[in-house]
Amino acid sequence: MNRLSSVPDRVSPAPSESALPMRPLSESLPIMLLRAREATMRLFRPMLADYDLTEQQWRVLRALRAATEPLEVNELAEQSILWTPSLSRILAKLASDGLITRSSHHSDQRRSLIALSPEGAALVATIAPESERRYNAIETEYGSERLKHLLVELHDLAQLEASLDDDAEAAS
Amino acid sequence: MNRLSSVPDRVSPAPSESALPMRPLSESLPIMLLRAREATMRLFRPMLADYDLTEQQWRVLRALRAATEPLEVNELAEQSILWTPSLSRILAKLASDGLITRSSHHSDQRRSLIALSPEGAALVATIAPESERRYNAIETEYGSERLKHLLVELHDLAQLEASLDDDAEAAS
DNA sequence: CCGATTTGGTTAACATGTTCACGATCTACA
DNA sequence: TGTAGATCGTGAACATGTTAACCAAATCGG
Repeated sequence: MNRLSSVPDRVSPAPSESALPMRPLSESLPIMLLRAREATMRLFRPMLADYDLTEQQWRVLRALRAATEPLEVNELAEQSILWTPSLSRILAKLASDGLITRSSHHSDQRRSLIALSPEGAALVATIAPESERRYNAIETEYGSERLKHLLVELHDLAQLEASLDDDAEAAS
Repeated sequence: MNRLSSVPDRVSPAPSESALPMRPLSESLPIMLLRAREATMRLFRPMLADYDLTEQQWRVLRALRAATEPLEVNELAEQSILWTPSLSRILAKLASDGLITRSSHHSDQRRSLIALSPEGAALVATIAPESERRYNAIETEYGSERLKHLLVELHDLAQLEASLDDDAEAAS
């Protein structure tokens, strides 16, 4: 169970000076993902603030716009990367702001279907061009091909963990 | 309150084939960064829950462990990727839990210096090996060289935006 | 030496992250 | 066909994200 003593870490050249194995923050994937995301979001936040939208509200609106049909709350949560309790609150706000509409499923009374209202669609249409403009600035600066490759890597990373986390739980 | 009687399909106007320019979510860098991060964090969350730590508290403890000297709140915020108001609350909690200690700067009474307490250091030492074990699982599954390359790309991305966001503000 | 400005850190207020639990369905199946 | 169990969405509770306001201490300009 406990084989932590005297394990010479061959991977990275030792943290500070101590013997404890601990990856420096700059080599931690979750941390670097967060740092990179924080850096990119700095570009979009001022734009969203102009329209009184949060990042998350904007993700929801974009997911709804990309859909060809009204989405169930579950699907919407998956696509906008939100926990359903968070989404629940966000939908309440967006509905009271008149940006979305809710309808109910024909055969299942538990489900509700979410769609953009005309106002919501108009708002997305207004913001989209500016969003793309800022995105293109990143693309230009970072490199188009490089960015494309990075997206593929991130996609794979997101897929890969689904199997791993079962393993981890089983191993504990 | 009331239910929509008959719901025509075209509540939301613009399907994905429309002329509006809008990148699909799977090609959005901030979103894919978030998705990838979410996937990796799924592996660590159960571990942190076992020790009653949040992601953020863990980042703070790790940053303090990596430091050779007590850190100012500003520095600590930068390294643990937290806004100072969030960090302020977190430090209050960590202090009341006895995991950190605060001292004050000699020449500047505004600054306070943060360090791990012996209990905090012991906790980090306990968790670190398990954390590394889980990290290695990712490394193995995803590929060591591939991961190394990804970290470099993320590092560059995080650097690059610092100049861009000034441009964006100037352009607005 | 003093007032204006800047800086370090906290508080406030609102929105979201995250886990747990609940209530209302819906489904399986004995 | 009734009921245990699964599913969908939401409410509650606490921690953090995020912006703005604020206080106190430090620095700048005159």
